Amino acid sequence: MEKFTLEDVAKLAGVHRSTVSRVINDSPNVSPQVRKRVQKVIQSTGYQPNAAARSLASQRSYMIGLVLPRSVSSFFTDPFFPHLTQGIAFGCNNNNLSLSLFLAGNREDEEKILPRIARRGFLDGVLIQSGRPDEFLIDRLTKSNIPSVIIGRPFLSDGLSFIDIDNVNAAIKATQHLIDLGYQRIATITGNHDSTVSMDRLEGYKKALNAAGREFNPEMVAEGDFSEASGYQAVKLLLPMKPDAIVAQSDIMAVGAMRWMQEIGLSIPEDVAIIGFDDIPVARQLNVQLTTIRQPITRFGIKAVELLIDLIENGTKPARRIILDTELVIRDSCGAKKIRVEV
Amino acid sequence: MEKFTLEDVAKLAGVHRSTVSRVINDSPNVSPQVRKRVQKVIQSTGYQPNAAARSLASQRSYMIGLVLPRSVSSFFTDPFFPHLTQGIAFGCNNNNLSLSLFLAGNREDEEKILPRIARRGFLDGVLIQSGRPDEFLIDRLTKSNIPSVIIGRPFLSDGLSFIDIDNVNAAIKATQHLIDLGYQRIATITGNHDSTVSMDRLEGYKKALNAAGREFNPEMVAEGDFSEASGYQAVKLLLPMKPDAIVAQSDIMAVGAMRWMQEIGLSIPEDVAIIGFDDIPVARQLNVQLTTIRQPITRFGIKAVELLIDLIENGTKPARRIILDTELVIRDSCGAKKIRVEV
DNA sequence: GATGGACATGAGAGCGCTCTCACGAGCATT
DNA sequence: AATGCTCGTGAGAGCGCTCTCATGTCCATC
Repeated sequence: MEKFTLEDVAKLAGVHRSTVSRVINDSPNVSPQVRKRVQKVIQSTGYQPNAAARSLASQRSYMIGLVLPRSVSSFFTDPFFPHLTQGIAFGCNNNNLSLSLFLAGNREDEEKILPRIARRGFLDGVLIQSGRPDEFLIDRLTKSNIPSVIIGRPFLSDGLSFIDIDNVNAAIKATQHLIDLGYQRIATITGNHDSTVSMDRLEGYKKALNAAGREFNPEMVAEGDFSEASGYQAVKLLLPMKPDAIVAQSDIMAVGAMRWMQEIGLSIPEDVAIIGFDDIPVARQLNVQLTTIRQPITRFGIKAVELLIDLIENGTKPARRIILDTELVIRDSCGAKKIRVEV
Repeated sequence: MEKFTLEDVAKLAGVHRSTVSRVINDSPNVSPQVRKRVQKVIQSTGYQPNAAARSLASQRSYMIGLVLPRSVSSFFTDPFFPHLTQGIAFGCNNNNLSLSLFLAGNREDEEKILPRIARRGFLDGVLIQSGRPDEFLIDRLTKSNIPSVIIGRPFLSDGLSFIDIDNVNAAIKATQHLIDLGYQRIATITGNHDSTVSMDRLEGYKKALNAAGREFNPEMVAEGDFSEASGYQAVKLLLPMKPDAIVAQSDIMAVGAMRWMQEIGLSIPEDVAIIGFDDIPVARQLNVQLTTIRQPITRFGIKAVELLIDLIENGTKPARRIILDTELVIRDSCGAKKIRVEV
């Protein structure tokens, strides 16, 4: 079994190496009988082509990279990222690609990782998580001409291909939902203020308020960092402003906020309503189930992979962009169901 | 810049390709002057060897795989796994290895993934997450002779190299801590009953009880699945048994349990004490900070990579095992500090 | 029967490295 | 002076594939 090559398969099937290669790569122009005979040999021997040799000869590695720059520390505090990673893994499985993971803890890591990522013959393309200014890795990788898809709108997006959800609209939907239900003092808990996700969601929040003829009040905004703990802290700062509803920019921050409010005896949604973003599983498992803006996380991952494949096969120009839509999921944390019953 | 090869570097440095190769691979027998000259050219051109060609010629890919079989669904519900993944990524960065990630959602995925993992010339070795019976991937991969390290004691461990923490001892420590503090009715929330982690921790719990001359009562055990939601549910089943302390087999289940107990107005640790496992960041961010058994998660990942490298370089026989120690971290959820003050 | 095209297969030149071997220079040993 | 080292370098044979090109066969067409 050791060192079983194309040549060996060819010998067993009584054909030339080239023909076996054609069978493996599904190229036409192989007679049905021969194809069958070769496939039989491959089957019975369990032959697998050597990945390195194939890469070298075809100039394709059939592997893509997933790069998490140092700025994506929420990989560990927000379940969103593991889910996204899963979606990406699915996308790879579907397309017979392998996935290589690069995690950078700090700038030093990034410098160290960079040459490995950019090494020729290693990756066909990369997916880069993003959304903060000063993205060293995005800058370098896109300049190195390796096909790249940025996950999440990058800070400077000119010429870059990226995929994102429609955050502005999503936040409008969320805020509008609270406005429609009659809430008057709507506060918001954001993620890191310098991330594009947070900026876009804050913008949507403002837009919805304006559209309803309300004024935006900066004191109704508290900054978190997409962790549960930060939601827990942020809401403490917000409560003195007497909000009757809160737009939390992620489910996990909403969970943190709810934890604090319940600890001090506030009822949700009677005292304060709250809406989240993501629709991660925990949203459904709370004692007061969370109303939220569902992101198609798995589809997001799959689409990202497909976009990257497109760039690899058809060139990276012009830059392409995919914006996915979101969906309002009404549960119990905003009181919509009760109102409907009462009316 | 396109297609810049060893040969080109050699030409620029006025030496033969072989010499450049020697410089790159740090082999001795290169005169200092020549080495310097070559390094200069490499520096100024930014030359990076082609990964595929190197793999093909050297029969080493400098890449390892991290395999999460379908049984590891807690990748998404327990922050432990993202942290472990980070540790592994660090280990790889330290050793100039690349990491390839394989996530299987179900048996079908596993079948599909298997040939890609086992493909010759692709991976130097694999890390396989484990701990449940019927591990199709562990079975196949270890049989395929690719160097493998199982992460977490596998169900059938004969002949396999693995790394784990000392779960039995960890659970003894946790339970003993509660016993020492005078708690009488100590219950436990386990993970999935067929996982080795849970089995080992349950065994430690029993051992500690026995050592203290107490009887083990199966009704004081509730099964979870390492998710926050399962802790929340499990504690409901446990409360009718009137426990005064709980050993939760993971921090995140402890968090769930605490959430329920606080919702119904129980005080921690006055009414019920609770201890967790892992020491993930959230343990420190709770209103009642969680006493827990700290696992060296990052070191765990790094050690796993080092063990795998050992197997790759020095052969897989005999099987090697690494058992890491844990540490009791005393915070507020068991009342230890208060008692000390009162005395 | 001569011509041409479609299709199936074989031949063999790479892909860009590593690694063993050969070679020659320089030095110490007899 | 002959011999044997060590050491630095060049030569070139692979590693196991893919892919273009050449070749041969079969059949339709005039």
